[in-house]
Amino acid sequence: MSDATPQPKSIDNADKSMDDIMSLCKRRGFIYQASEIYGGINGFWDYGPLGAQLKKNLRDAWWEDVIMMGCSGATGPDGEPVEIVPLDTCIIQNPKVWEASGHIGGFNDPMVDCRETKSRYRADHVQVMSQASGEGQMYAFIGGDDASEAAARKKLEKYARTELTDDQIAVTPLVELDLDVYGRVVGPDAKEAGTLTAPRAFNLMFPTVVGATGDVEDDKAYLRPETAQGIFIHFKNVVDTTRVKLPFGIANVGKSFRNEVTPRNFTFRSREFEQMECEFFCHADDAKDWYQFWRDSRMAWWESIGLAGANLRLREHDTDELAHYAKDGAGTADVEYKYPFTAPDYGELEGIAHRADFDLKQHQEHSKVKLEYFDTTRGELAPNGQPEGERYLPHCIEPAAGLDRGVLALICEAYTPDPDRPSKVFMRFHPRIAPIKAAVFPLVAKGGMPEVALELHRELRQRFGKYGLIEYDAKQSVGKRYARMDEAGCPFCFTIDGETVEDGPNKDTVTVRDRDTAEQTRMPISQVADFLSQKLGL
RNA sequence: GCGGGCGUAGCUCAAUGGUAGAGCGUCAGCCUUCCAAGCUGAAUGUUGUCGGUUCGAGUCCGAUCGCCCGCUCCA
Repeated sequence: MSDATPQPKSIDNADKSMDDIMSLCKRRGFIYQASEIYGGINGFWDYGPLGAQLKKNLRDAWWEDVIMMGCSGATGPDGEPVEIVPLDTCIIQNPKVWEASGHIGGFNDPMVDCRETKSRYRADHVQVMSQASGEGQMYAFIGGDDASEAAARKKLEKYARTELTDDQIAVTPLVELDLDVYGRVVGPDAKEAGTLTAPRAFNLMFPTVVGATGDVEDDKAYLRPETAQGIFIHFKNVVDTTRVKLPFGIANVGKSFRNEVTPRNFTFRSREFEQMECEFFCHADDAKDWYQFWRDSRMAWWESIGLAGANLRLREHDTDELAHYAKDGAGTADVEYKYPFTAPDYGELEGIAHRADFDLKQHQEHSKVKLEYFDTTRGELAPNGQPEGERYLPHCIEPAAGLDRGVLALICEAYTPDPDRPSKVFMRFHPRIAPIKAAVFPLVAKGGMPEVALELHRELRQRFGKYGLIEYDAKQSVGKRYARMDEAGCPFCFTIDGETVEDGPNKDTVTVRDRDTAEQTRMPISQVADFLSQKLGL
């Protein structure tokens, strides 16, 4: 990682226009609307040349740091290096996987709409108050909301024309009422009865059909809504075949799909998106320490690639917003970014969840396959001095990052308006993730300069081309070329000028122009590659 | 899914119901020795799509698709 490039101060994203950012993304080929020439398709976005490379750089950085370097070479809370192994699992799995994980059964929350007030409620949150007899009008309210409940009681008493004791009142969950009673129910915020719709289920999983016969019911399968389950169901395989020992992690990068109720906010809530997930397994006694470790490590990692300052924060979930799998865990935290469209609020970038043994337990029950780990380092000491060992289901800490959300955050963070420069805006990508690593220009397209520039371009491309684009540009004026590179976020431009090719004190030197400061310095052409290597952190 | 706003060239936007335009960008040429300089020229549009009203629709009406905002939701 480069420590040579000073990280300029982060600009508050509340001052950036998302429309302008989206416009630049299109103009410079970062992000296009999917299927654009056919009118687009709601919730899908494609990456243009610069976006594709930017996304790859972020994915590679995660893969290298989290997996290959074991959390950037950190020492875990156990004092040992962190061990992570990669995995690459299918988007389509046996549908039973999603029954076990809970994605098919309990998590498509049914919703009810109120035709009168246009409000929408989670059906399982709505309670219905009636007279104990169950006769007459009934009044819905939001369970747990005292004001809403008091209002319902007041309305019911007015309807009954008398004060009612608790015994004279019945409260029933809406979902347990017969549909033919709905006509007598007054919505929580409504005046008339019968305005609530029947509860409607939202299944967020994409159904698909496996097999050429296309039998929708018999051969129904799903595109995965998260990569995590592919990891859990291979936990035993990885333990049995790779000599890993607890604690260790398994990581998977790949596409996931969710039929979001409302795709919104550019690529933030896409229906097809890419996740970078790690399931880190450890003994239950150590889970809390590992949870803290991953929380802090992941926050530091995002800072290391250019997200920093007030636009980034780490937030612990309140207990009442914990997901189904995290109820028994030590907690859930989100790394959140202040996107321009959420500002002054923040939106999720990565979640770090203590899932306890929820998933392994579920898969063990549903598959009838023992997924326990035999830990030879634990248990009572046997007479021979060796631990007897302990058999248990490991607990799991899950740092799960959204790759597309990461790209979006990097773009928003990099976007830097600057009225003083010709481009009026530049993209201040961290050199490590910048899609264009360097550009080489002849100051003017004559006098032997293009030849020297092309030679330098060849050299740099050969050495750095695998990390990103190395551009050559001789068109128009050098000012335009600098401006173009500013908008694309290229950190360094090398220019061959008259002094490079003429005899004199500066023969064989070039100027390097720094994107962030627009300052130029002169260096021998022979040192350019090493300079770039150091700046890119290679 | 509901409500509101919007949809014209790559981008930003004009065009009273009457011939679809400008700026910027892009490309070509000239010029140019360090920040979108200048000159000349060029390409790019079924005005998101479909239908209707009209002698005539970018403009009015309807539907549809997409984007933005609010509500709602978010494993």
